[in-house]
Amino acid sequence: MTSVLVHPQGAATAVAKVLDLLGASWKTVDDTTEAAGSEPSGGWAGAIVAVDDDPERAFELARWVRSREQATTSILMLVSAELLPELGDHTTLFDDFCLTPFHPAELEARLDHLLIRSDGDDAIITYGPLSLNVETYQAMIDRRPLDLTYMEYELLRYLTASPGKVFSREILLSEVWGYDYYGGARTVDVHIRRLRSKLGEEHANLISTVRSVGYRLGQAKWT
Amino acid sequence: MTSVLVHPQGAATAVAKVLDLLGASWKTVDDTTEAAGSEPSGGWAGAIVAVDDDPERAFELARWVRSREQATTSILMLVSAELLPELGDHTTLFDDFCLTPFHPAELEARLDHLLIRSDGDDAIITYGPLSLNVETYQAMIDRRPLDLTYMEYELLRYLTASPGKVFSREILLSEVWGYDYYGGARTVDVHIRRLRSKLGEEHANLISTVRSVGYRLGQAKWT
DNA sequence: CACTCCTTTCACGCGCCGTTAACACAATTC
DNA sequence: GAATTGTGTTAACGGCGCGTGAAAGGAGTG
Repeated sequence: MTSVLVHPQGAATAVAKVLDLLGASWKTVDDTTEAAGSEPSGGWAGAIVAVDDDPERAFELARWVRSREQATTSILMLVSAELLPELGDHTTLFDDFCLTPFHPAELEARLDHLLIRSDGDDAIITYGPLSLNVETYQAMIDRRPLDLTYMEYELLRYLTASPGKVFSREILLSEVWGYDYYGGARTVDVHIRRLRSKLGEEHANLISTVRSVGYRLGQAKWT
Repeated sequence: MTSVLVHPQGAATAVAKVLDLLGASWKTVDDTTEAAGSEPSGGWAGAIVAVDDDPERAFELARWVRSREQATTSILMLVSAELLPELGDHTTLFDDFCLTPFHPAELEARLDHLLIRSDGDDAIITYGPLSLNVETYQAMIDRRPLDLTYMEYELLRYLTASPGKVFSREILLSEVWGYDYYGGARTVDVHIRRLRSKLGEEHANLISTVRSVGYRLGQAKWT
Protein backbone atom coordinates (compact mmCIF):
# COMPACT_ATOMS: atom_id res chain seq x y z
CA MET A 1 0.00 0.00 0.00
CA THR A 2 1.28 3.43 -0.88
CA SER A 3 1.86 5.63 2.14
CA VAL A 4 1.76 9.40 2.00
CA LEU A 5 2.88 11.94 4.57
CA VAL A 6 0.66 15.00 5.15
CA HIS A 7 1.74 18.20 6.89
CA PRO A 8 0.40 19.89 8.89
CA GLN A 9 -2.54 18.34 10.70
CA GLY A 10 -4.82 21.11 9.48
CA ALA A 11 -4.36 20.16 5.86
CA ALA A 12 -5.73 16.67 6.33
CA THR A 13 -9.44 17.32 5.89
CA ALA A 14 -9.10 18.67 2.39
CA VAL A 15 -6.55 16.13 1.25
CA ALA A 16 -7.89 12.99 2.85
CA LYS A 17 -10.69 12.35 0.38
CA VAL A 18 -8.38 12.42 -2.60
CA LEU A 19 -5.90 10.09 -0.95
CA ASP A 20 -8.64 7.68 0.01
CA LEU A 21 -9.90 7.77 -3.54
CA LEU A 22 -6.46 6.79 -4.79
CA GLY A 23 -6.32 3.96 -2.31
CA ALA A 24 -3.33 5.35 -0.50
CA SER A 25 -2.79 5.29 3.23
CA TRP A 26 -1.77 8.56 4.84
CA LYS A 27 -0.64 10.05 8.10
CA THR A 28 -0.62 13.63 9.28
CA VAL A 29 2.33 15.03 11.19
CA ASP A 30 3.25 18.43 12.59
CA ASP A 31 7.01 18.22 12.75
CA THR A 32 10.00 16.16 11.63
CA THR A 33 10.41 14.15 14.82
CA GLU A 34 6.84 13.03 14.57
CA ALA A 35 7.34 12.13 10.94
CA ALA A 36 10.49 10.17 11.67
CA GLY A 37 8.74 8.09 14.29
CA SER A 38 5.81 7.10 12.15
CA GLU A 39 7.46 6.14 8.88
CA PRO A 40 6.23 2.77 7.62
CA SER A 41 8.62 0.01 6.72
CA GLY A 42 8.20 0.68 3.02
CA GLY A 43 8.95 4.36 3.48
CA TRP A 44 6.84 7.28 2.38
CA ALA A 45 6.03 7.20 -1.30
CA GLY A 46 5.07 10.85 -1.23
CA ALA A 47 4.64 13.87 1.02
CA ILE A 48 2.02 16.59 0.81
CA VAL A 49 3.17 19.75 2.51
CA ALA A 50 0.92 22.78 3.00
CA VAL A 51 3.00 25.92 2.97
CA ASP A 52 0.45 28.55 3.87
CA ASP A 53 0.25 28.25 7.65
CA ASP A 54 3.91 28.28 8.51
CA PRO A 55 6.23 28.40 5.48
CA GLU A 56 9.43 27.94 7.43
CA ARG A 57 8.26 24.81 9.15
CA ALA A 58 6.97 23.46 5.88
CA PHE A 59 10.33 23.90 4.20
CA GLU A 60 12.07 22.40 7.17
CA LEU A 61 9.96 19.30 6.88
CA ALA A 62 10.63 19.09 3.16
CA ARG A 63 14.35 19.40 3.85
CA TRP A 64 14.14 16.52 6.26
CA VAL A 65 12.25 14.35 3.79
CA ARG A 66 14.91 14.98 1.20
CA SER A 67 17.79 14.11 3.51
CA ARG A 68 16.56 10.74 4.65
CA GLU A 69 17.91 7.39 3.75
CA GLN A 70 15.14 6.63 1.29
CA ALA A 71 15.39 9.77 -0.78
CA THR A 72 12.79 8.59 -3.22
CA THR A 73 9.86 10.34 -1.60
CA SER A 74 8.19 12.81 -3.93
CA ILE A 75 7.16 16.10 -2.38
CA LEU A 76 4.07 18.05 -3.38
CA MET A 77 3.55 21.54 -1.98
CA LEU A 78 0.16 23.11 -1.36
CA VAL A 79 0.42 26.87 -1.61
CA SER A 80 -1.80 29.88 -2.12
CA ALA A 81 -1.22 32.23 -5.02
CA GLU A 82 0.11 34.92 -2.69
CA LEU A 83 2.84 32.73 -1.28
CA LEU A 84 3.78 31.28 -4.66
CA PRO A 85 6.90 33.44 -4.99
CA GLU A 86 8.26 31.82 -1.83
CA LEU A 87 8.54 28.53 -3.67
CA GLY A 88 10.89 30.03 -6.19
CA ASP A 89 13.58 30.29 -3.53
CA HIS A 90 13.29 26.63 -2.64
CA THR A 91 12.99 25.11 -6.07
CA THR A 92 14.89 21.97 -5.17
CA LEU A 93 12.77 21.20 -2.13
CA PHE A 94 9.75 19.90 -4.00
CA ASP A 95 8.75 17.98 -7.11
CA ASP A 96 5.38 19.53 -7.81
CA PHE A 97 2.95 22.01 -6.30
CA CYS A 98 -0.76 22.72 -6.36
CA LEU A 99 -2.44 26.08 -5.85
CA THR A 100 -4.96 26.39 -3.02
CA PRO A 101 -7.84 26.22 -2.96
CA PHE A 102 -7.51 23.26 -5.26
CA HIS A 103 -9.88 21.24 -7.37
CA PRO A 104 -9.88 17.63 -6.08
CA ALA A 105 -9.44 16.32 -9.60
CA GLU A 106 -6.28 18.38 -10.03
CA LEU A 107 -4.72 17.12 -6.83
CA GLU A 108 -5.66 13.60 -7.78
CA ALA A 109 -4.03 13.96 -11.17
CA ARG A 110 -0.88 15.44 -9.68
CA LEU A 111 -0.56 12.71 -7.09
CA ASP A 112 -1.20 10.08 -9.69
CA HIS A 113 1.48 11.54 -11.89
CA LEU A 114 3.92 11.90 -9.03
CA LEU A 115 3.53 8.48 -7.47
CA ILE A 116 3.79 6.45 -10.63
CA ARG A 117 6.54 8.34 -12.33
CA SER A 118 9.88 8.88 -10.77
CA ASP A 119 11.40 12.14 -11.91
CA GLY A 120 13.51 12.33 -14.95
CA ASP A 121 12.79 10.74 -18.24
CA ASP A 122 12.48 7.06 -17.54
CA ALA A 123 10.91 4.30 -19.51
CA ILE A 124 7.71 3.07 -17.91
CA ILE A 125 5.35 0.60 -19.47
CA THR A 126 1.80 0.78 -18.22
CA TYR A 127 -1.21 -1.40 -18.79
CA GLY A 128 -4.19 -0.87 -16.57
CA PRO A 129 -3.17 -1.32 -12.95
CA LEU A 130 0.20 -2.66 -14.00
CA SER A 131 3.34 -0.57 -14.32
CA LEU A 132 6.82 -1.69 -15.25
CA ASN A 133 9.84 0.50 -14.82
CA VAL A 134 12.39 -0.78 -17.27
CA GLU A 135 15.28 1.20 -15.82
CA THR A 136 14.89 0.23 -12.21
CA TYR A 137 13.60 -3.27 -12.92
CA GLN A 138 10.62 -2.72 -10.71
CA ALA A 139 7.01 -3.66 -11.17
CA MET A 140 3.85 -2.33 -9.63
CA ILE A 141 0.28 -3.55 -9.46
CA ASP A 142 -2.35 -1.22 -8.01
CA ARG A 143 0.44 0.99 -6.66
CA ARG A 144 1.88 -1.94 -4.80
CA PRO A 145 5.40 -3.06 -5.54
CA LEU A 146 5.71 -6.49 -7.07
CA ASP A 147 8.69 -8.57 -6.10
CA LEU A 148 9.54 -10.42 -9.28
CA THR A 149 12.48 -12.60 -10.16
CA TYR A 150 14.50 -11.98 -13.29
CA MET A 151 12.67 -14.39 -15.57
CA GLU A 152 9.27 -13.40 -14.24
CA TYR A 153 10.05 -9.77 -14.94
CA GLU A 154 11.34 -10.41 -18.43
CA LEU A 155 8.33 -12.52 -19.31
CA LEU A 156 5.86 -10.00 -17.96
CA ARG A 157 7.63 -7.20 -19.76
CA TYR A 158 7.47 -9.02 -23.06
CA LEU A 159 3.78 -9.71 -22.67
CA THR A 160 3.02 -6.16 -21.58
CA ALA A 161 4.78 -4.73 -24.59
CA SER A 162 1.98 -6.08 -26.80
CA PRO A 163 -1.23 -6.16 -24.79
CA GLY A 164 -3.91 -8.42 -26.24
CA LYS A 165 -1.55 -10.28 -28.52
CA VAL A 166 -1.24 -14.00 -28.04
CA PHE A 167 2.19 -15.56 -27.89
CA SER A 168 2.87 -19.22 -28.29
CA ARG A 169 5.15 -20.94 -25.82
CA GLU A 170 7.73 -21.45 -28.54
CA ILE A 171 7.78 -17.74 -29.38
CA LEU A 172 8.08 -16.84 -25.73
CA LEU A 173 10.92 -19.28 -25.23
CA SER A 174 12.85 -17.94 -28.16
CA GLU A 175 12.13 -14.26 -27.50
CA VAL A 176 12.35 -14.09 -23.73
CA TRP A 177 14.66 -16.95 -22.91
CA GLY A 178 16.77 -16.63 -26.04
CA TYR A 179 16.71 -17.90 -29.59
CA ASP A 180 19.12 -20.69 -28.73
CA TYR A 181 17.25 -21.89 -25.71
CA TYR A 182 16.62 -25.58 -25.53
CA GLY A 183 14.11 -26.74 -23.00
CA GLY A 184 10.59 -27.87 -22.38
CA ALA A 185 7.65 -25.67 -23.21
CA ARG A 186 6.09 -26.33 -19.83
CA THR A 187 8.64 -24.02 -18.31
CA VAL A 188 6.53 -21.15 -19.59
CA ASP A 189 3.47 -22.48 -17.84
CA VAL A 190 5.15 -22.51 -14.47
CA HIS A 191 6.37 -18.96 -14.86
CA ILE A 192 2.94 -17.82 -15.94
CA ARG A 193 1.50 -19.47 -12.88
CA ARG A 194 3.97 -17.75 -10.56
CA LEU A 195 3.20 -14.43 -12.22
CA ARG A 196 -0.52 -14.93 -11.74
CA SER A 197 -0.11 -15.81 -8.10
CA LYS A 198 2.08 -12.77 -7.50
CA LEU A 199 -0.37 -10.52 -9.30
CA GLY A 200 -2.86 -11.52 -6.68
CA GLU A 201 -6.25 -13.14 -6.94
CA GLU A 202 -7.76 -9.89 -8.11
CA HIS A 203 -5.49 -9.45 -11.09
CA ALA A 204 -4.57 -13.00 -11.93
CA ASN A 205 -6.84 -12.78 -14.96
CA LEU A 206 -4.63 -10.11 -16.45
CA ILE A 207 -2.88 -13.01 -18.10
CA SER A 208 -5.33 -15.16 -19.97
CA THR A 209 -4.81 -18.56 -21.51
CA VAL A 210 -5.69 -19.24 -25.12
CA ARG A 211 -6.09 -22.96 -25.29
CA SER A 212 -3.71 -24.78 -27.57
CA VAL A 213 -2.21 -21.46 -28.67
CA GLY A 214 -0.49 -19.67 -25.82
CA TYR A 215 -0.83 -16.78 -23.41
CA ARG A 216 -1.88 -13.17 -23.68
CA LEU A 217 -1.83 -10.15 -21.40
CA GLY A 218 -5.15 -8.36 -21.11
CA GLN A 219 -8.26 -9.05 -23.08
CA ALA A 220 -8.63 -9.00 -26.80
CA LYS A 221 -10.10 -5.75 -28.03
CA TRP A 222 -13.41 -7.01 -29.34
CA THR A 223 -14.44 -9.37 -26.57
CA MET B 1 19.08 31.32 -24.28
CA THR B 2 16.56 28.64 -23.45
CA SER B 3 14.16 27.84 -26.27
CA VAL B 4 10.63 26.66 -25.69
CA LEU B 5 8.23 25.03 -28.08
CA VAL B 6 4.57 26.11 -27.98
CA HIS B 7 1.65 24.20 -29.47
CA PRO B 8 -0.66 25.10 -31.05
CA GLN B 9 -0.50 28.58 -32.53
CA GLY B 10 -3.61 29.63 -30.67
CA ALA B 11 -2.01 29.11 -27.27
CA ALA B 12 0.70 31.62 -27.93
CA THR B 13 -1.03 34.79 -26.84
CA ALA B 14 -1.63 33.63 -23.31
CA VAL B 15 1.74 32.02 -22.88
CA ALA B 16 3.95 34.54 -24.59
CA LYS B 17 4.01 37.09 -21.78
CA VAL B 18 5.20 34.57 -19.24
CA LEU B 19 7.91 33.25 -21.50
CA ASP B 20 9.10 36.75 -22.29
CA LEU B 21 9.17 37.50 -18.59
CA LEU B 22 11.39 34.48 -18.01
CA GLY B 23 13.70 35.63 -20.78
CA ALA B 24 13.11 32.54 -22.86
CA SER B 25 12.77 32.45 -26.61
CA TRP B 26 9.82 30.56 -27.99
CA LYS B 27 8.30 29.33 -31.21
CA THR B 28 4.77 28.22 -31.99
CA VAL B 29 4.12 25.20 -34.15
CA ASP B 30 1.03 23.36 -35.29
CA ASP B 31 2.36 19.92 -36.04
CA THR B 32 5.40 17.72 -35.69
CA THR B 33 6.89 18.35 -39.08
CA GLU B 34 6.85 22.06 -38.41
CA ALA B 35 8.44 21.46 -35.02
CA ALA B 36 11.13 19.24 -36.47
CA GLY B 37 12.10 21.89 -38.98
CA SER B 38 12.46 24.73 -36.53
CA GLU B 39 14.42 23.15 -33.71
CA PRO B 40 17.35 25.32 -32.64
CA SER B 41 20.87 23.96 -32.44
CA GLY B 42 20.72 23.70 -28.67
CA GLY B 43 17.46 21.78 -28.83
CA TRP B 44 14.24 22.66 -27.09
CA ALA B 45 14.61 23.10 -23.35
CA GLY B 46 10.88 22.72 -22.87
CA ALA B 47 7.58 22.33 -24.67
CA ILE B 48 4.22 23.82 -23.76
CA VAL B 49 1.38 21.84 -25.24
CA ALA B 50 -2.24 22.95 -25.02
CA VAL B 51 -4.51 19.93 -25.01
CA ASP B 52 -7.97 21.51 -25.16
CA ASP B 53 -8.33 22.26 -28.87
CA ASP B 54 -7.30 18.92 -30.28
CA PRO B 55 -6.20 16.35 -27.69
CA GLU B 56 -5.05 13.75 -30.15
CA ARG B 57 -2.79 16.12 -32.00
CA ALA B 58 -1.43 17.42 -28.73
CA PHE B 59 -0.49 13.93 -27.56
CA GLU B 60 1.00 13.17 -30.91
CA LEU B 61 3.26 16.17 -30.64
CA ALA B 62 4.25 15.20 -27.12
CA ARG B 63 5.04 11.70 -28.32
CA TRP B 64 7.25 13.15 -30.98
CA VAL B 65 9.09 15.35 -28.51
CA ARG B 66 9.73 12.35 -26.28
CA SER B 67 10.91 10.17 -29.12
CA ARG B 68 13.67 12.45 -30.34
CA GLU B 69 17.32 11.90 -29.76
CA GLN B 70 17.64 14.69 -27.21
CA ALA B 71 15.16 13.42 -24.69
CA THR B 72 15.93 16.22 -22.26
CA THR B 73 13.00 18.39 -23.28
CA SER B 74 10.52 18.86 -20.45
CA ILE B 75 6.87 18.85 -21.46
CA LEU B 76 4.19 20.96 -19.78
CA MET B 77 0.56 20.40 -20.70
CA LEU B 78 -2.13 23.08 -20.61
CA VAL B 79 -5.49 21.50 -20.00
CA SER B 80 -8.95 22.45 -18.82
CA ALA B 81 -10.50 20.76 -15.80
CA GLU B 82 -12.94 18.87 -18.01
CA LEU B 83 -10.20 17.21 -20.04
CA LEU B 84 -8.03 16.46 -17.03
CA PRO B 85 -8.94 12.75 -16.97
CA GLU B 86 -7.51 12.41 -20.46
CA LEU B 87 -4.08 13.09 -19.04
CA GLY B 88 -4.27 10.10 -16.77
CA ASP B 89 -4.03 7.78 -19.74
CA HIS B 90 -0.87 9.45 -20.98
CA THR B 91 0.97 9.85 -17.73
CA THR B 92 4.37 9.31 -19.26
CA LEU B 93 3.89 11.87 -21.98
CA PHE B 94 4.44 14.95 -19.84
CA ASP B 95 6.38 16.20 -16.86
CA ASP B 96 3.95 18.75 -15.49
CA PHE B 97 0.61 20.31 -16.32
CA CYS B 98 -1.28 23.51 -15.61
CA LEU B 99 -5.04 23.98 -15.47
CA THR B 100 -6.60 26.52 -17.84
CA PRO B 101 -7.39 29.29 -17.46
CA PHE B 102 -4.18 29.75 -15.56
CA HIS B 103 -2.76 32.41 -13.34
CA PRO B 104 0.38 33.81 -15.03
CA ALA B 105 2.31 33.47 -11.78
CA GLU B 106 1.51 29.77 -11.62
CA LEU B 107 2.69 29.08 -15.14
CA GLU B 108 5.80 31.10 -14.45
CA ALA B 109 6.52 29.10 -11.33
CA ARG B 110 5.99 25.80 -13.14
CA LEU B 111 8.22 26.73 -16.03
CA ASP B 112 10.82 28.02 -13.62
CA HIS B 113 10.74 24.78 -11.72
CA LEU B 114 10.83 22.68 -14.87
CA LEU B 115 13.59 24.52 -16.68
CA ILE B 116 15.87 25.19 -13.74
CA ARG B 117 15.87 21.65 -12.48
CA SER B 118 16.80 20.33 -15.89
CA ASP B 119 20.22 21.92 -16.07
CA GLY B 120 21.86 20.53 -12.99
CA ASP B 121 25.29 22.12 -13.18
CA ASP B 122 26.03 21.54 -9.55
CA ALA B 123 29.43 20.56 -8.31
CA ILE B 124 27.84 18.56 -5.51
CA ILE B 125 25.72 15.51 -6.05
CA THR B 126 23.44 14.58 -3.20
CA TYR B 127 21.36 11.53 -2.58
CA GLY B 128 19.92 11.05 0.86
CA PRO B 129 22.73 10.95 3.40
CA LEU B 130 25.30 10.73 0.64
CA SER B 131 26.99 13.69 -0.99
CA LEU B 132 29.75 13.77 -3.55
CA ASN B 133 31.82 16.80 -4.39
CA VAL B 134 32.86 16.35 -7.99
CA GLU B 135 35.46 19.11 -7.90
CA THR B 136 37.35 18.07 -4.81
CA TYR B 137 36.81 14.33 -5.19
CA GLN B 138 35.44 14.09 -1.70
CA ALA B 139 32.60 11.97 -0.50
CA MET B 140 30.53 12.26 2.63
CA ILE B 141 28.03 10.03 4.36
CA ASP B 142 25.96 11.42 7.21
CA ARG B 143 28.24 14.47 7.21
CA ARG B 144 31.21 12.23 7.88
CA PRO B 145 33.97 12.08 5.27
CA LEU B 146 34.39 8.90 3.30
CA ASP B 147 37.87 7.82 2.32
CA LEU B 148 37.42 6.37 -1.15
CA THR B 149 39.95 5.25 -3.68
CA TYR B 150 39.81 6.46 -7.26
CA MET B 151 37.84 3.60 -8.70
CA GLU B 152 35.48 3.45 -5.77
CA TYR B 153 34.74 7.12 -6.17
CA GLU B 154 34.16 6.92 -9.90
CA LEU B 155 31.87 3.96 -9.50
CA LEU B 156 29.86 5.56 -6.74
CA ARG B 157 29.58 8.78 -8.70
CA TYR B 158 28.29 6.98 -11.75
CA LEU B 159 25.69 5.14 -9.73
CA THR B 160 24.62 8.25 -7.85
CA ALA B 161 24.10 10.17 -11.07
CA SER B 162 21.05 7.99 -11.80
CA PRO B 163 19.54 6.86 -8.51
CA GLY B 164 17.30 3.85 -8.81
CA LYS B 165 18.50 2.87 -12.24
CA VAL B 166 20.01 -0.57 -12.58
CA PHE B 167 23.33 -0.94 -14.36
CA SER B 168 24.71 -4.20 -15.62
CA ARG B 169 28.30 -5.08 -14.91
CA GLU B 170 29.13 -4.74 -18.58
CA ILE B 171 27.72 -1.21 -18.71
CA LEU B 172 29.60 -0.25 -15.58
CA LEU B 173 32.83 -1.66 -16.92
CA SER B 174 32.54 0.23 -20.18
CA GLU B 175 31.27 3.48 -18.66
CA VAL B 176 33.33 3.72 -15.50
CA TRP B 177 36.43 1.75 -16.36
CA GLY B 178 36.46 2.71 -20.02
CA TYR B 179 35.02 1.44 -23.26
CA ASP B 180 38.20 -0.42 -24.12
CA TYR B 181 38.54 -2.13 -20.79
CA TYR B 182 39.09 -5.84 -20.91
CA GLY B 183 38.59 -7.74 -17.71
CA GLY B 184 36.34 -9.93 -15.73
CA ALA B 185 32.92 -8.75 -14.66
CA ARG B 186 33.54 -9.88 -11.12
CA THR B 187 35.80 -6.89 -10.68
CA VAL B 188 32.68 -4.81 -10.27
CA ASP B 189 31.45 -7.05 -7.48
CA VAL B 190 34.55 -6.52 -5.42
CA HIS B 191 34.37 -2.75 -5.76
CA ILE B 192 30.72 -2.78 -4.84
CA ARG B 193 31.56 -4.82 -1.83
CA ARG B 194 34.25 -2.40 -0.64
CA LEU B 195 31.92 0.52 -1.21
CA ARG B 196 29.30 -1.15 0.92
CA SER B 197 31.73 -1.85 3.69
CA LYS B 198 32.97 1.74 3.65
CA LEU B 199 29.45 3.09 3.66
CA GLY B 200 29.06 1.35 6.96
CA GLU B 201 26.62 -1.25 8.11
CA GLU B 202 23.92 1.36 8.41
CA HIS B 203 24.10 2.51 4.82
CA ALA B 204 25.38 -0.58 3.07
CA ASN B 205 21.92 -1.13 1.65
CA LEU B 206 22.19 2.09 -0.33
CA ILE B 207 23.56 -0.12 -3.07
CA SER B 208 21.23 -2.97 -3.86
CA THR B 209 21.82 -6.01 -6.00
CA VAL B 210 19.38 -6.95 -8.75
CA ARG B 211 20.01 -10.59 -9.30
CA SER B 212 21.25 -11.52 -12.76
CA VAL B 213 20.97 -7.90 -13.86
CA GLY B 214 23.34 -5.66 -11.99
CA TYR B 215 23.52 -3.03 -9.26
CA ARG B 216 21.54 0.04 -8.34
CA LEU B 217 21.97 2.91 -5.93
CA GLY B 218 19.06 3.49 -3.64
CA GLN B 219 15.83 1.62 -3.63
CA ALA B 220 13.73 3.22 -6.25
CA LYS B 221 10.41 4.77 -5.58
CA TRP B 222 8.01 1.87 -5.49
CA THR B 223 9.59 -0.31 -2.86
C1' DC C 1 65.04 -2.32 -3.76
C1' DA C 2 61.67 -2.41 0.00
C1' DC C 3 57.37 -0.85 1.17
C1' DT C 4 52.57 0.39 0.79
C1' DC C 5 48.32 0.95 -1.30
C1' DC C 6 45.14 -0.05 -4.95
C1' DT C 7 43.32 -3.08 -8.41
C1' DT C 8 42.27 -7.42 -10.25
C1' DT C 9 41.64 -12.28 -10.19
C1' DC C 10 40.73 -16.81 -8.34
C1' DA C 11 38.45 -20.24 -5.47
C1' DC C 12 34.99 -21.61 -2.24
C1' DG C 13 30.40 -21.92 -0.48
C1' DC C 14 25.72 -20.66 0.18
C1' DG C 15 21.20 -19.65 -1.24
C1' DC C 16 18.04 -18.47 -4.68
C1' DC C 17 15.35 -19.58 -8.62
C1' DG C 18 14.86 -21.70 -13.04
C1' DT C 19 13.76 -26.15 -14.67
C1' DT C 20 11.69 -30.52 -14.77
C1' DA C 21 8.75 -34.30 -13.70
C1' DA C 22 4.55 -36.15 -11.90
C1' DC C 23 -0.11 -35.81 -11.00
C1' DA C 24 -4.78 -33.61 -10.88
C1' DC C 25 -8.04 -31.32 -13.36
C1' DA C 26 -10.45 -29.10 -17.26
C1' DA C 27 -11.69 -28.95 -22.12
C1' DT C 28 -12.49 -31.02 -26.50
C1' DT C 29 -13.63 -34.80 -29.67
C1' DC C 30 -15.78 -38.97 -30.80
C1' DG D 1 -19.42 -40.85 -21.10
C1' DA D 2 -14.79 -42.50 -22.38
C1' DA D 3 -10.62 -41.14 -24.61
C1' DT D 4 -7.48 -37.69 -25.57
C1' DT D 5 -5.27 -33.54 -25.39
C1' DG D 6 -4.08 -29.25 -22.96
C1' DT D 7 -3.36 -26.74 -18.73
C1' DG D 8 -3.07 -25.91 -13.49
C1' DT D 9 -0.52 -27.19 -9.43
C1' DT D 10 3.00 -28.79 -6.49
C1' DA D 11 7.41 -30.31 -4.95
C1' DA D 12 12.20 -31.33 -5.52
C1' DC D 13 16.48 -31.21 -7.80
C1' DG D 14 20.47 -28.74 -9.43
C1' DG D 15 22.83 -24.99 -11.58
C1' DC D 16 24.48 -20.46 -11.27
C1' DG D 17 24.79 -15.89 -9.63
C1' DC D 18 26.74 -13.48 -5.96
C1' DG D 19 29.02 -12.60 -1.35
C1' DT D 20 33.30 -13.49 0.83
C1' DG D 21 38.15 -14.07 1.86
C1' DA D 22 42.71 -14.17 0.24
C1' DA D 23 46.41 -13.54 -2.64
C1' DA D 24 48.65 -12.19 -6.88
C1' DG D 25 49.84 -8.17 -10.16
C1' DG D 26 50.87 -3.06 -10.68
C1' DA D 27 51.90 1.61 -9.69
C1' DG D 28 53.72 5.09 -6.94
C1' DT D 29 57.00 6.66 -3.07
C1' DG D 30 61.14 6.87 -0.15
